[in-house]
Amino acid sequence: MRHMTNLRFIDAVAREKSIRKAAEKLAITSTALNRRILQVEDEIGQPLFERLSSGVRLNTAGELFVQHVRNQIADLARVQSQISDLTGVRRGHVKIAGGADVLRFFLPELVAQYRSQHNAVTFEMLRQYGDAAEASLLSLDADLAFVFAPVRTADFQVMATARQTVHCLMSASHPLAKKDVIRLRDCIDVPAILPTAKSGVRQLLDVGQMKRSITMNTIIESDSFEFMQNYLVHEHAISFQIPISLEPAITSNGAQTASGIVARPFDTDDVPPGILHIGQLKGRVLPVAAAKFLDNVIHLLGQRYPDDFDQ
Amino acid sequence: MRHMTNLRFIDAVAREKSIRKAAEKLAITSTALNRRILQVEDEIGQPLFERLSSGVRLNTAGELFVQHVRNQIADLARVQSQISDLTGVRRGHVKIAGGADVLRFFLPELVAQYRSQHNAVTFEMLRQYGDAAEASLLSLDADLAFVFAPVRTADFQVMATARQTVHCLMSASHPLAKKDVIRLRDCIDVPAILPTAKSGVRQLLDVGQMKRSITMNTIIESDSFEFMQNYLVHEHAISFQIPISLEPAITSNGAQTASGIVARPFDTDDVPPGILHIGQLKGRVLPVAAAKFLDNVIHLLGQRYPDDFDQ
DNA sequence: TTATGGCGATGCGTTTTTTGCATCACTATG
DNA sequence: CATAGTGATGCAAAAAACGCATCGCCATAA
Repeated sequence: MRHMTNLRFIDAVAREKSIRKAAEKLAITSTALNRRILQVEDEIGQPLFERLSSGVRLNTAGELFVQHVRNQIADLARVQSQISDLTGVRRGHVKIAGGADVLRFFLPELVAQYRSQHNAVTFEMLRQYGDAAEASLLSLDADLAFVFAPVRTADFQVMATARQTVHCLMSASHPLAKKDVIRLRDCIDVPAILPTAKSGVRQLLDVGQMKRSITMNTIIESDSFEFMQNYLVHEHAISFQIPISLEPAITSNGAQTASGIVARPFDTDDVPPGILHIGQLKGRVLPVAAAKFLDNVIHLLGQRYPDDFDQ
Repeated sequence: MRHMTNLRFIDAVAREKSIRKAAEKLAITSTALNRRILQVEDEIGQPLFERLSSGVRLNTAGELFVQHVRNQIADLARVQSQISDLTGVRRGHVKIAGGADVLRFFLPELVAQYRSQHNAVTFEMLRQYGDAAEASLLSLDADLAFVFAPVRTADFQVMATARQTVHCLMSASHPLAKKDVIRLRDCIDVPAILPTAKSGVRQLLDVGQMKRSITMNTIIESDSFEFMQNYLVHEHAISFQIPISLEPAITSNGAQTASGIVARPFDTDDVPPGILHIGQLKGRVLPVAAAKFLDNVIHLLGQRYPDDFDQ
């Protein structure tokens, strides 16, 4: 859309904090870009950027204007998606921010299923946690966000939540695998692999340990789910995860995956369940594709976790 | 703002329903305008207008797009007003839709008071009732609307209400002027001048007449407040009005205006009070000037009608 | 039926705007 | 004090927008 050029340029400069760098990304010369910026500033009647020796930075007016620009860009995308939806062909681009937990199995399955029905819709998956994901909603870099733990900003509109019981992962031959529900005291002295401190699961585990005055035998800390899970094949240790970031089969008792790893839920009195929040920017009208995708997410969650799901 | 040109052009064509007429208003040739329209349609990927032999008309996609365009235009105005507000000088343009009742004394006073503080702010007053005023909010032709009677659309966000007791107007020498409160039965056989049926006051009077099974002696119907009020000087008749459309002095008992007309309230058991709704488009962030003006309106209403005011 | 007037679309030459190159002025950094 | 980075600017070339004349179409009137 031609009339958006100046706006997209300003957005780019604001992101790159440099006219020359932005110009390179936009595949134009810095002088053309510079003059467009100057022109817009002239039209506004005052500068939007501070000129530093190392580049440019938004001033207060610029912050206001850039937020407006991003709204415009996002709203145009929405309108375009609505218009193309009129012809029956659903087009669009859905931008999703979420942690590694949801990106692992849950979202790949959902996106694939959605794309099998609407292959003109493209996706963009951002691996971001909590605050960062909410910030992406605000800057309109993301249409939907999946965040664990409490929602911080008032601009986050929760569209659905899913309660996720922390599960204990182990080799099928591990003694704890015989139990249906794991108590925290069962884990004393068992070699444990814990997620990093910023992870939602870890925070829940820490709450449990505090409550029960139990300290687990932490042998490894990691932020890689793959590492944690694959390590269990080699040593009789335990690791922790929430159902949504596990292969669906692994949580069902008796069933077993190719890797020989099983999952057993914690007693929720010991380790409180985590709440996955699925939301969008408050008050925003999503593009058709994003809105319909959200419907699918909600539908699948309701189907898969009927008891722990809330809309 | 240069980048808005195409959008403003499309808005103009949509309003004029003719490229040639719009071109004339925009002071360009029809061919230039035509080509810009074609270009935008090409960018969108499908036509926005149906071509008729008598001009053009928006199709469904066009309706969506034009709404987007108007949002863009309005949002740019808001951002510009916020930016210029940063420098301390409040600029802007406030568009208000309201009935003749509020346009008569209430809004002139308020606007004048506001402009005495911020003389860079300009105003646009649209004389529109109910539905029309709400439609103006939706098409962004108005920032604020003052409507009597029930609010119809879900897009109308009520920011304040004021309960308005219907008053009876008469010459100071009229027998009814001695009473503090008028009952409907007092009006039997008194020559009455009623507002037209679409007026909010008339509807309230009709409710009262139904309730009490009283029919007033209607000698004149009019939609002109001036006529109704001025007629009372010549004949001992009564007319009806709400306080907001009266000179402030006229409602106070004992006081008297130059014209010798006084107002006495109806008993609210006979004639129910009307509710004046002051609102904006739901979810919209108003330009600074409009928002501040609304603050003033609310402040003055709270001051003048402390008991009948709601925020 | 034909004539007419109003509509949007289009080819083409002219005017306006935008772009890219070369270069300047400035400022941190080493 | 040299250097490498930044944004700003003069000028000529390229691109886009514009206005004029004109086409084809359709509804309405004669």
